[in-house]
Amino acid sequence: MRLKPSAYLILGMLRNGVETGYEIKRAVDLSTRFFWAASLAQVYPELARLAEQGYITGSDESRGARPRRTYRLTKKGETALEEWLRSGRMPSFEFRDEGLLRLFFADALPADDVTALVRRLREHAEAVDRSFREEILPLAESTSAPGFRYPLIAARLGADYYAWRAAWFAQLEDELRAQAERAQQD
Amino acid sequence: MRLKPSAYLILGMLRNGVETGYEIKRAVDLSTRFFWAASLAQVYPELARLAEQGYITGSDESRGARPRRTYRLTKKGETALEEWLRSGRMPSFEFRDEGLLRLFFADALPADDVTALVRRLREHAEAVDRSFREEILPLAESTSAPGFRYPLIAARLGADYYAWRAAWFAQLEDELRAQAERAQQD
DNA sequence: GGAAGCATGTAAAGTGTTACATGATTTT
DNA sequence: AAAATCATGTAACACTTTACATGCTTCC
Repeated sequence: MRLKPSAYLILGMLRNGVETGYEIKRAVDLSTRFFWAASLAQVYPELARLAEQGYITGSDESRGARPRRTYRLTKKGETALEEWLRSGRMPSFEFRDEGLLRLFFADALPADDVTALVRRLREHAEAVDRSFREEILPLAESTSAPGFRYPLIAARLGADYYAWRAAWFAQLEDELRAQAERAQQD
Repeated sequence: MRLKPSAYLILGMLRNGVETGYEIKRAVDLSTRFFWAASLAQVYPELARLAEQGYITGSDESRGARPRRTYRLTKKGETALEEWLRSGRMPSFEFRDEGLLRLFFADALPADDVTALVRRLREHAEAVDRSFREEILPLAESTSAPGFRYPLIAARLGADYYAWRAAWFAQLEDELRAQAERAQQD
């Protein structure tokens, strides 16, 4: 792989018609954030590198004192994006979930505190699920069109995941509650 | 938060009776890896830092030329671990999934290549699911005991997640196939 | 007139991975 | 005798985040 995934994220966004660094960051926050985030301090240097290496071309579109620099894919950039998408290479996968790490070590806590921990995990999953249904999915639906179907599909996967996760924790809560009641009867 | 999550991972492993850096790395690879990984080059310096700050104590248990350094939680370390577990602070959550990123940009590919991409995603989820059911879950079940129940619960969540994910991609494959057939009839 | 949003970038600090380096012990 | 596993650690590199720094434009 010539480029890192964050570089392909930028190439992909440019292919989808997003033009400036600032807009890329905004688009990421409204779409790929849940499986691939990026900060401005990543986007701007990466745009410069990609331009230097010929994957994209930039042009200055400042209006007066208001700076604005737009970018477009070159043929080389388009090819690189498609090769990456087609590549059989195992895609990288990284998951860091501090909430699950706490659950893993929850034996160190008394039962009441575990209940509270699991409740917080469920509530958080529910909140993210809501933000998907209220913000991200409607936006993805409104921008979906022939030739732009997969952003919506990815958004649905995210929404379904958080709904699934919330349900999983809710069931764990039920089991813990049932156990606590049994323990009290004894 | 005084310590970073990786430090709490180490405190938690020590609390669970794991004694050396090498063993911590092995335990992580067999249990928390799927929601929190760690490398040896992280574990050894972190053990040294935690010892320096009084969260743990180390003692040399080398036998002859074979080095071995074991660690135990101090009272301070135990308190820190429990405070972290009880803390209401929003747990960090990071997810980087190159496969989903490719799916997001799949509009750049012809239909056949998209099918292949989704198939690979499903097959990968199935492979991880299998490794859970064949290795991680049985191990978690065999080491589960009163006072050590949550590692098994976390392993179940991981296994259920990959099964869910595999099913999600399988359904997407069906939908894509159905669409392709409809398109051919026209 | 002030707040929110548009727009670009840099610097420092933190975090993590891969590769390197070494050697003993146990299993096959 | 070789291979796998136990066991510790360092150095160089890669990557990311947070904070800093600046100023215009549009909306209320």
